[in-house]
Amino acid sequence: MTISEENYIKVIYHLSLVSPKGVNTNAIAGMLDTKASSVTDMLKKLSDKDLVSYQKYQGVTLTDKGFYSAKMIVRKHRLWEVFLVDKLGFSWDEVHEIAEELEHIKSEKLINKLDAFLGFPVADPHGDPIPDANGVIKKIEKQLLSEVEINESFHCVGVKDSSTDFLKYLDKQKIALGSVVKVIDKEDFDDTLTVEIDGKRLTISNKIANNLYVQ
Amino acid sequence: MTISEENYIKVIYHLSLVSPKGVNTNAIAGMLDTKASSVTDMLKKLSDKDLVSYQKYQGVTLTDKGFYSAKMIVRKHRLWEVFLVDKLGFSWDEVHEIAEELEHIKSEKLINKLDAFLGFPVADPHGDPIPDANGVIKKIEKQLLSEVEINESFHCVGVKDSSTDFLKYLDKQKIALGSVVKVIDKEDFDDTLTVEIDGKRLTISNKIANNLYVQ
DNA sequence: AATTAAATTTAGACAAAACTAAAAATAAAA
DNA sequence: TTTTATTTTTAGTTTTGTCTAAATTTAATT
Repeated sequence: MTISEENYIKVIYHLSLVSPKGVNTNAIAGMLDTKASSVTDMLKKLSDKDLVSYQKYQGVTLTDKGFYSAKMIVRKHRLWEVFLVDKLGFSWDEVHEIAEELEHIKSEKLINKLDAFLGFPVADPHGDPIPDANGVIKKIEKQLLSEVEINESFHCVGVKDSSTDFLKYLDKQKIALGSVVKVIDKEDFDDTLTVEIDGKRLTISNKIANNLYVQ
Repeated sequence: MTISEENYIKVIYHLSLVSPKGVNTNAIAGMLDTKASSVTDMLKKLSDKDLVSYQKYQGVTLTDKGFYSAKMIVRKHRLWEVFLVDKLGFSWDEVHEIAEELEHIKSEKLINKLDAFLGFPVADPHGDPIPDANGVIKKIEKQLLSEVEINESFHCVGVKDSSTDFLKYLDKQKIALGSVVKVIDKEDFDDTLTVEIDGKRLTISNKIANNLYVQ
């Protein structure tokens, strides 16, 4: 697989988690910052290679082979992110771009040795699960902070949005994965939350709570 | 720079250490397993980018800019090799191929953090020097085992040939970087050496001695 | 059901990096 | 110094992945 093919497969994978019946050409084009016509061309190629099943105008889904390939790319991406944060000291908002390059390094032996070196982590620095060497993903139980009952305590386990802006906001508020959050109150009018994080009181908008996973 | 451009620059760098007056088109083609005509095309492009100075039929040399770029690529290659051997437990004959891919990862911050993580090594697993963040290469004093006086002791510090065959031979004989070699005798007829390595007697051909650096 | 709008595909073109085959320049040999 | 051999370059194609513009199909609206 070329780097370009891998990027298409990965994007189709992520989109198909949201729309499992079939991924639209335009959606793929949007994610890859390219044109719909380019996507059509590539879908034909991926179909010839039996990585996707594709019928004109009907959207596209991954074949078993494509699904497995996608999970291996995601595995590499997330393992490298763990490496960058845990071993090299990058912050969680810096690692995505670099992992986008590292995920295309080919050696399977490399990635399995890296996995062992990192202690077989189950989640990346944003709380997203890491497929194991067979492509099995251990489901992480989690709820959005916006949807939990009040007067209960949780651990932060992941972010839904991993944009720099959101991650930097969390840094500023000293909210990290593992932080303990107790939901004190919820405003009826706009769902603003009053929470206690590691013992400190904080007011949190619904938009924030809607992008933070807890357990 | 594209990956292809980086590969050309790297090869020109290595060849220009041997022929500093100018590197031949055919030599480059041989190293990159490509055709002379492809090399000519690329040399024009690299010349336009001021990475090489090139005049038709006269061979090519690196500009200052090209020389610096080459050293940064070599730096990345060798640091990744150290990572693979020291941290992931690869053997020294397995790392070249993987490092050929890793050397093209772009982030400068990444490579400097990796350098620090590895403890600022000065040589890669084959004893080749690692350029520092400014491109400065600390010269490693070394001689070929084939050229030293007899009845003296040395440390193995590097290999000239890093082919799998040679490295596996050294592994089999339990010769590693750091091993202590005492030259006992040299056969006049074919320059075969009798040596003592870490206390053990061994007979070594001139071809072997000619590819092992000691200090 | 007909029309309009949106999404998707086709057709044709382009840039990068490679190739083949032929031409030109340089180096080596008679 | 010619002639021959080698090296290098040019000219013209090919492949991959992209693009624009036009055509087609599907979806939405009147």
